[in-house]
Amino acid sequence: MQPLILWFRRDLRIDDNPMLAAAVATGRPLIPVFIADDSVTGLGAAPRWRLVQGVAAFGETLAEMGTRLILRRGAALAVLRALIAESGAGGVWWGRLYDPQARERDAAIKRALRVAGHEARSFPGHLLAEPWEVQTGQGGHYRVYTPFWKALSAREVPAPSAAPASLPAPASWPESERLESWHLGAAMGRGAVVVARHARIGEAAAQARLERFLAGPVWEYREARDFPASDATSGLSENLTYGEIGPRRIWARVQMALAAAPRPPGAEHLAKGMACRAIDHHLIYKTPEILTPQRREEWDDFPWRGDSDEAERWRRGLTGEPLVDAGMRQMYVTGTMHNRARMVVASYLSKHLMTDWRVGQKWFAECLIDWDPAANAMGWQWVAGSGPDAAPFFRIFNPATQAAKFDPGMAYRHRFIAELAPCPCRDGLDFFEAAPRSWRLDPAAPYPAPIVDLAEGRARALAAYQARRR
DNA sequence: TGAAATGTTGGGGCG
DNA sequence: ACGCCCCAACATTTC
Repeated sequence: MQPLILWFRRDLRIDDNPMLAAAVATGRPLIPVFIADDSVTGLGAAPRWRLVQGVAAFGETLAEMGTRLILRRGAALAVLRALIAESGAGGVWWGRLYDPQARERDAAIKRALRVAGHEARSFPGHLLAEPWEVQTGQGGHYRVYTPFWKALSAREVPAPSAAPASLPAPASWPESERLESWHLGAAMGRGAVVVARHARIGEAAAQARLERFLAGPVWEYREARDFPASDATSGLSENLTYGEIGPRRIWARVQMALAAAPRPPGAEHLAKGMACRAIDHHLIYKTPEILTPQRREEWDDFPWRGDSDEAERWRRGLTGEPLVDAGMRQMYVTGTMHNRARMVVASYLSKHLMTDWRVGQKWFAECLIDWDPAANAMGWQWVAGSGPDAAPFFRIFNPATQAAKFDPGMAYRHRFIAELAPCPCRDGLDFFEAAPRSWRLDPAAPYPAPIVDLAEGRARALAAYQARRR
């Protein structure tokens, strides 16, 4: 029997992996592969570093099962052709991705392999449902969350497959490169050590995280999830990004929780969060132009600002607006940011600083270890007011009001802004540890005054919005 | 998943 | 007892 190449990308797991389950069922020898192509080397510093950690963990998991993860660097098609030639494999299987770049690459690879007489198959598994499976009554796709949620919950989400106990190995293994030789984490600089303390890497860690959430935080998730100082969120976005846990496994586990008595009130909200992730990916699939500037024709005459000194202050957590700076520093120190803070910092950049959301998106792509093009494009456009299902432009978050409402005890601000804390904690000081020396930060320096007056910034944004409408 | 301005209501102090 | 004013609390409108 000819071996089969399993090309792993964003599905670094053995549980709930439809491609892997189907491959094991064939009984053919399997050659698991990870390829560092442009889509990997082109990632921002933090997500690239995090992906490498995930690949290393997945390689260990496979090694424990008595098999291997073959590592190669180069253009994906060329690498796959070389592997087929070296191993005599009959074809390549992979799990689907839905952003335009990945689709274009994968479609070309599928064509090229098939023309050459090789098998090329793609599988679901990254989403709760495929984009073409959830349709409106008219046969179109949903643009707005609420009707999508109704349609999705009415569907039967496929049951997750169990992790295979072992993988049939080929008679001989192709050569593998060494992960360390790629140096893909180098750009993280001093931040790597700091962020590493917060990351939860690999499939086992992801499952432990889900169980921890369902054992405790899910009971107060509904009330506490809006408070960035509380530890009430699942933290699973990081693992979902790299496929270290499958959405169908989470869905099944949530259904179990919902069927239990007493029923944890937060379980449905976790399910809603999963649906949110699904519609983001579906929209990117159905309308990839959302990701391109042309989408915003109607905003072309809006006086968006490009990059600026103020935007740089925003990136460095030095706007003088404590909740904004706390969010930006949390991202730099932990690689993630609480969702409430994401909305506040995004609103501040695009409204108070009137800056094009792509400036912010670019920095998020650099810093977030749960960086995901679909979720971030939708999130930024929701805040900026463009895109489908967007918040109206005049919905402007006031960072001070938001802080009073959602961080009343100042615990979040004190945790991440050492200058403001009565007794600076490690996370707050770590920001100074992780930041580049070229920023010349000093924890002993006084906390900066606000770079814009909140009332003035709001008025300026509203005035520009009014002018545009005329 | 907003905030601020404006409108309405009702209780209490006071002459 | 009554009208008046003030103001907080809540509701509605507007951006």
